[in-house]
Amino acid sequence: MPQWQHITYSNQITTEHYGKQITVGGWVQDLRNLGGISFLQLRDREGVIQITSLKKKNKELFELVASLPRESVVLVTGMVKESKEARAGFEILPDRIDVLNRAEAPLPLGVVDKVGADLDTRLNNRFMDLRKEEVRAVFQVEAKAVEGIRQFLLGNGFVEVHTPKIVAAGAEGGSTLFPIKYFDRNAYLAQSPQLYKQNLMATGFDRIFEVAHAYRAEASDTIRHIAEFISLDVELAFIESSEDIMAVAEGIAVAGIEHVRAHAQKELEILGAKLESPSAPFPRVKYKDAVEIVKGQGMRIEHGEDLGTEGEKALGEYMKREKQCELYFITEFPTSLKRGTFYAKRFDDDPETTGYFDLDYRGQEIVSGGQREHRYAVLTEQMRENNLNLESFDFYLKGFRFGMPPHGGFGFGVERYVQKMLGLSNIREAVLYPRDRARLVP
RNA sequence: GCCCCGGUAGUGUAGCGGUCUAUCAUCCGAGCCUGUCGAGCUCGGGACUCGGGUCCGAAUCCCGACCGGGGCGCCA
Repeated sequence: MPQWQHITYSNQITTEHYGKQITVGGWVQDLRNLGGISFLQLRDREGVIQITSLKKKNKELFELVASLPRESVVLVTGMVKESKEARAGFEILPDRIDVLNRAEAPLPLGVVDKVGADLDTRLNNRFMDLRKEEVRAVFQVEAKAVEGIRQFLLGNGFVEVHTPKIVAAGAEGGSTLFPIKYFDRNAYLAQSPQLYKQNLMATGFDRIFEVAHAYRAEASDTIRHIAEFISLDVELAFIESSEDIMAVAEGIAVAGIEHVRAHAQKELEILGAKLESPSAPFPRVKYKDAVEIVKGQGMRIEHGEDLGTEGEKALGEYMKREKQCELYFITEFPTSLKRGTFYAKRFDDDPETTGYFDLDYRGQEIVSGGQREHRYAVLTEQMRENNLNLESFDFYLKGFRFGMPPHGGFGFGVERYVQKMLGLSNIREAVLYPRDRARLVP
C-alpha cells in the first residue's frame, strides 16, 4: 500500500486501534516540552492528535521532537494508547518520526497564536491561514451548499453547461469588462453568461445551469464586491412569468441551506453559525411596497429610485423584525430601473414595469433575474433604446429569429450567499484567493 | 470614482512634540520542569512604511507617494 493510503486520519482512530501501531501524518501545531515528557499536537485534515514522548523511553526521539519548529510536516508511527489526560481520549506513543519538511521560523502568520491577524495579512499568507479549521470550514460549507444546489437542479431536469469566459461582447455596459488580448484581436473576460444561456434556450436545452467565475471590472471597494466571483446561473424555457423563475431561485436557496444543515453540522459549529431552515415560499415584496417600507423606516427615497444599500439594509431589518424572514423577493422592478437590462421583459399591459426581481438575504442582494423578452422585434427595440450596436450582438439575436421559446433565469452569487449564511464580515472571507481592485496575488 | 479613517518587532497593539536607548501580548532563542492542552518560571531577541518639510528637538505636527480598513455609488 502506498504511504499516503497507509496514513490514518485523526478522526478514523477508534477504540479498535488502542494498543496497536498506526501511522499518522500532518503538521506540528504545537509543542510542549516539560523536561522529561513532551506533548506534540499534530494536526491533520480532520483534527488534532497528541503525540506523547518520554525522555527516559527514547532520548534520541525525544530530542528530535523537541527540536521541531511549529508547522513542520511529520509522519509519526507509534502505538495508540488510551489516555484520560489527552483531549481525544487517546494519544500516540511514537516509535518512529519521519520529518518530511522542517518549517522555517518565524511563521509569517501564526496558526494557533493567541493574537489575531488582519484579513490582509491572512490573505497574503492564505496557505497558512487555511490551516485554521475555522477558515477551512467556510469552504467546506460552500462546497456543501453548491452540492445541495446541484442536486436540486439535477433532480429537476436541469443540465449543467459551460459557456465561454473569453467573449467578444458583454451583456451589460462595456465599462465593467476586463479587456484581454486574444491572439491578434481584442476580447473580454465574461461578466456574465447571460447571452450564452439565453442562446441555449433556442437549442432544446430548455433547462440549464452553470457554476462558473464571472469577471467584473467595477471600481467597487466594498465588503461585498470582488472582481472574480462564482456566478451560479440558471435559465429555463416554456415559462409563463417571472414567478416560475422565482420558484426555482427559492428552491435553490432552500436546497443549499438544507444541505449545509444536514452535511456540514460540524463546520457550522466551528464557525458558531446558527442556520435555521428557511420557510418557503419566501415573501414577495413588490418594489413599490418596498419603497413604502423603506420610507416607513425613516429614510428618504422616492418611487423610481433605487433602494440603495441603506434602503436594502433597512428592508432586511424590517423583514426580519416584522416577518421573521431572512430571505425574501423584491419584485416588479420598474422599467426605469431596468432599462440597462435590455433583455428584461416588460409587462404587456404595463410597459413601465418589469417582472424582474431580486432575492435578498439579510438585507443583501444575492440573486437577480426574471423573465426575458423573447420576441425579436421587441428585444431589438429595447436594445436600440440603449443605443446598442445590434451588429455586435448578431450571434445572440439570431437565436431569437428561428424559434425562441419564452424563457427566463437568474444569476445567483455563491460567495454572497455563503457570506450571509455564515455572517462573514467580508466577502473575501468566502473566497480562497480573492481578486479585487487591489489584489492580484496570491 | 467620491468621502472618512489608519500604517509602530514575524503577528496584534500602546504611545500622538523632549521623560521613547518605544508599552504590552503573542512569537522566536537559551535554560528549568514527567501530564501539558491560553502550561508555568528565569534570561535573552526583535519594530516607528517611504520621501520632503516645520522645529533647538519628530514615532508624534504638515505635504506628497505607496499600502491598508470602512462607508457611498454600482452590483452577484
